[in-house]
Amino acid sequence: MDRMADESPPTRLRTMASWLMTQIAVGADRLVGERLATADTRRHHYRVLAALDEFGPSSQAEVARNCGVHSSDVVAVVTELVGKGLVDRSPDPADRRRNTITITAVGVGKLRELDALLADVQDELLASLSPGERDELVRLLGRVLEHQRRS
Amino acid sequence: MDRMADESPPTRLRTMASWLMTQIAVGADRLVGERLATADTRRHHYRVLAALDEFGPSSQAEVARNCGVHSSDVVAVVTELVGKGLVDRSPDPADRRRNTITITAVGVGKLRELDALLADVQDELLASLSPGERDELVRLLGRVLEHQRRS
DNA sequence: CTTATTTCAGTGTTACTGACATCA
DNA sequence: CTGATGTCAGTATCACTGAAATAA
Repeated sequence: MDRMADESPPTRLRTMASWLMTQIAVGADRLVGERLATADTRRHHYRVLAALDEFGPSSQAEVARNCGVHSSDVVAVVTELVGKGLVDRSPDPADRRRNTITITAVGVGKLRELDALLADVQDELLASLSPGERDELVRLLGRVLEHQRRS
Repeated sequence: MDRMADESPPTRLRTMASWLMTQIAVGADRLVGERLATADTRRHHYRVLAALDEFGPSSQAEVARNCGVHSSDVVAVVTELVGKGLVDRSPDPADRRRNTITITAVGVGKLRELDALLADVQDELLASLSPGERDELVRLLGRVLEHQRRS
């Protein structure tokens, strides 16, 4: 039994930013998914609620742009949120192609609950970093993401 | 038409480390996947080759542990790599349950090619950061991943 | 005519689960 | 018996593609 290096990926991967971020993202996604599941919610639901809370009533296409969920997936997510009474979907009288999606009071309450839940997740995720390092990490990641969006 | 904030996710997401990393990972994964595809390779192939190069001949279970690819997926990946002549699979005479996987000379050459290709990807990914910032980011991500692995 | 929106059906990748046979 | 290994079949999630209907 050579059982060496159980937790040591190859050196070239350990210093490769894309690999580090993918690995962390996998773990973070799992953690986020588990926590949201305890509140009977999935990632997409949170994103849509957050976009509606911040940008106000929007068409589904706007929701898609505002939260990064693919527009063909917004359909099903909104349908589910409507079923839970967290958002309203009503036809836009000014443009009959569109639906206007609005977050309900219940939806806002749910969003606050999820905010708290996800704040805990961030704390766990970044537990090994000092507050200053966390800010620095978020700052650097923000720059990387911004650059990525422009490419 | 409210078409505001086309590229501006909700504030709470913009400063949430888990969201930032997920978003970047999605883009990085796509870029890595595209580049590897130009060399007729997928992520898993690279990971397995890198693990074999660094840790030497290994059983499939060891490969799985060393590169983070699920052991039930290693089977197919190794089969494909064998088909391309990049690795050898031979039964371990000392333990007849096991196969010993060894990277071939051709496999090492392919790995060098992929290393160069992925180095380019990292440069593009982190183009907006200075060398010092890149090191800092990798350092912080390494700490986060290490903590995640211990949880 | 072209473009935007909504909707649906389906795809490809990744990570994973469960089951099973083999063997130490 | 137990535990590790290799194998296979199948699942869940996500981002996405393509196409169609409707309407600006």
